[in-house]
Amino acid sequence: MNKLMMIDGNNLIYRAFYGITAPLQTADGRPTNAVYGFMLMLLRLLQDEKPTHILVTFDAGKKTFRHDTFTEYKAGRQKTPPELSTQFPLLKELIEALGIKQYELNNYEADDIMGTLAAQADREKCETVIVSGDQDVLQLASEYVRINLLKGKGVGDVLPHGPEQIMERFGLTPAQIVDLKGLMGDSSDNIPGVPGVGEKTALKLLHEYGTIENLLEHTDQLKGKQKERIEENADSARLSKQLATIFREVPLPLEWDELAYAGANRETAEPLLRNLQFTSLIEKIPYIGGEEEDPFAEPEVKAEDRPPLDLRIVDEDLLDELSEFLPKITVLHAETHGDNPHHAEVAGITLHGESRYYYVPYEVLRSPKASKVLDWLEDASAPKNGYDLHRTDLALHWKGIHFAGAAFDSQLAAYLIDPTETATTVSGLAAKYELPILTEDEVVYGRLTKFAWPDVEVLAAHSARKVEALEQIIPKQRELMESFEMNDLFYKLEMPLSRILADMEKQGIAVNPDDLEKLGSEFEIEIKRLQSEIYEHAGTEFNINSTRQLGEILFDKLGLPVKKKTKTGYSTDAKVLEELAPYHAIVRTILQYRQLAKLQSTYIDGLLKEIRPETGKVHTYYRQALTATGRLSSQYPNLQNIPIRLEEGRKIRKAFVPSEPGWSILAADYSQIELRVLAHISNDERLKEAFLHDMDIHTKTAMDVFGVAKEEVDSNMRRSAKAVNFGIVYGISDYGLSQNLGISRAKAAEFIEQYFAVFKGVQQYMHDIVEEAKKDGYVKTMLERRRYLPDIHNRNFAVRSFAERTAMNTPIQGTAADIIKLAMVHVDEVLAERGLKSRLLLQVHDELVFEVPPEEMELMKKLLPETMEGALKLSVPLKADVSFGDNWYEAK
DNA sequence: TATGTCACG
DNA sequence: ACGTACGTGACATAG
Repeated sequence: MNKLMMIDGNNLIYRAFYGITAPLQTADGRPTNAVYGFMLMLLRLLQDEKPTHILVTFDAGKKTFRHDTFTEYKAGRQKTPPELSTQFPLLKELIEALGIKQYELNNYEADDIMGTLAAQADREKCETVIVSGDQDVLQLASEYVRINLLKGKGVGDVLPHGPEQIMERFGLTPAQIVDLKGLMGDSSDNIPGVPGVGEKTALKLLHEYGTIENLLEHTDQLKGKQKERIEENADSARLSKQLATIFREVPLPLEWDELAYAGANRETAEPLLRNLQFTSLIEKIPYIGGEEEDPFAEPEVKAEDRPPLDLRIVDEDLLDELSEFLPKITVLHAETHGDNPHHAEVAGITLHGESRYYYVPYEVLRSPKASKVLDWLEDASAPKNGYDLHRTDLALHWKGIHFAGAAFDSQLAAYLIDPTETATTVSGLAAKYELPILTEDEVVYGRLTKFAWPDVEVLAAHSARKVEALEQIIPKQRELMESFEMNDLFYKLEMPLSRILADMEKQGIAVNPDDLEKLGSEFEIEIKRLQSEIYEHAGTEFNINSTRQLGEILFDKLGLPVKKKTKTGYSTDAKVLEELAPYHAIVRTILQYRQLAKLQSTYIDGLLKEIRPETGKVHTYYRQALTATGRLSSQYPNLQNIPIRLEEGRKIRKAFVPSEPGWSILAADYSQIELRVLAHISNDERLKEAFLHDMDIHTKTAMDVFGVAKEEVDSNMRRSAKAVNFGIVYGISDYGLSQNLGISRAKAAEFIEQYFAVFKGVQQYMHDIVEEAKKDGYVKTMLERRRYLPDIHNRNFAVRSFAERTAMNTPIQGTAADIIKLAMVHVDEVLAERGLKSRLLLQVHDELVFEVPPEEMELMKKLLPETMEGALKLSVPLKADVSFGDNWYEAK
């Protein structure tokens, strides 16, 4: 049985280029990310589809016959970035070496070639699969021709589309796809369609009229604006349909046998793959004369198949030998279990130096003869490389084992190289850097409930393989960070910070359970009361916490107007309930109930559960390698979202107290740090001036935007200005601002226009940063932290817009994160230099919380603002305010 | 496990 | 026309 696979080469290489953001390159520095992504996709397709014949088609040249009918066709397209165009020849060479036929023909596009062959295949009843990310090709689907449409971004999965799936998704036959395009147009090909008609409208019309021609004959049945538009653009619709129609009679000199696929020639493919630094792919490629049965079976090199390591499982007798060897140890990796490192189990640690690996089971580490190893572990002058040493430190801490000397943390390096990278395990990194495949932890340990440590030999071998990989990964990461000019960020900021965070987490913050319980019982009474009031209004008892049941009561039973729907039913969020409040008294009661229920479950009960009996404190865990912007995040419990905005919730903060009698809680927070950062980055004169004079920034914004004197700024104007300032920081959009202020979109757009008219530097920044993101593929913070934005080129407006706002926001939010992290490192130094007892306990994005003994209070009130304000020199001053009290509530 | 909701900067 | 404000984590419900 024959099976033909056709691939739209241009489409796939573009997708791969924007999907694979890793900075892959050949030894001589030519980028290869797109070729690599293409290969990943191709290998997957070969495995899944097992075709007997393959053709990769490319677009040839600039002009096609379509330009004869419509000169504007594909006009306005961005030029192919040079980093991509250099990859075309590489890809073509590689495809050839893999024994795969490729073809391009002047005057025609890849689609037309595929369409012609698909028509032929259809006539001959030959099973065919077409791979592309372009919806246009759906018109080629038939009984024998299936379209594998690339899903989402990057080179991930494909979605098979036969005629049935197309009917299901659009309610159209494949032939109607061109009518759909004709009406909708296609901005990326510059096909006009009918203005004002998008997918929704087009589908509705086609469901009724079938084709564009039939629709145009019956425009008398339409009405209003729509009728006008369609009649006016009838020619455009006909032309657009014509342009979208794939030509299926291209004169092709191809013979069927030329497309036959039998695998790659190892002699030609292997050197090429080496040259491209795709060593990990060498064994995954099907070769001519490979195994008869299944050329795709087990192509990977399993860790177990490679030469064994010099691995010694340490028992008490071997501890002396290990103790001697300690000065040569460079890499350390602990095998731990559990998400919360404060409660993690430790099975053992692997130590590696030169070519030797020692695995020390935890019990052996407890032996009295292990004291030299313990000394080494806590020796800050004995440098240790590893992966997630922060976690190791905490896990060992609760076992009474001290850890110090983290020198290079590969997880943090990976985070700086690409903070959005999802490969957040050693095995993920090994794959990323094309090292031999590692067995996943999950395979060795089992999953959540099925978790079990394996035999020590198995675990030790697994752990040692990870360490072996780390030894190879770390130099690559060093090189990358060097070339990204991130050495300071890594060695002087993130590495020192990780030790500081661990100290804060071990220290914990004292929480008084009595305070919480007392507050909790007050909430309890009120919740009960609100609950019965709600039941009374509803005339029945139900689960108020269930959005489904609540929706039924509000909208079906009480008949309140539906304002918004969710995927699964009625929306009942706070915004909706606010709008419904005037209709029925039950709504306000529900809002109050929700507020208190949240406080009770998350902050009273939730927090009580997190108090460690050993210390009477809560010990949060800061994730240092998680957020896309460089901020920290806090878990188990999250101490970065303790209520403050509403008084009821704010009372929770009274339970956060000093851990020593007589001490105080002191909070120091940056004032308007993000807008100050914006003033600096954008170099906007007005904004800078406002901060140089330390004015109330929202009032000042109102004065400038509305053109009034300070005395004339009313509370409403200030509120609007504040919302605009927030919007600016988030990456402004008129829609977002209109939602926030509850005004029309037009009005919001007007505000933004007025704002930009005054703050010209900010407007310029917003423009420039998006251009920079398009050019480089990433944006940076002041300290060279990066964030890649592959979606900045996406053809989908919503997706692209999101990336644009991210480009605007990330340098601002990220630089603010850089600054407070710097401040933390400086504060830590100052406290140590002066031998102060005050302790840093918490970080809440722009705020640091300390506990301070009375005799240090005056000094701290002076030192902290100084240190924080001096963390980074900007063209506007930074400002930090301090406050203190007997608990966190009072420190406001 | 996914979804909705809501707490924070 | 499209459809969002940026960044997080925890809890309850429901399948």
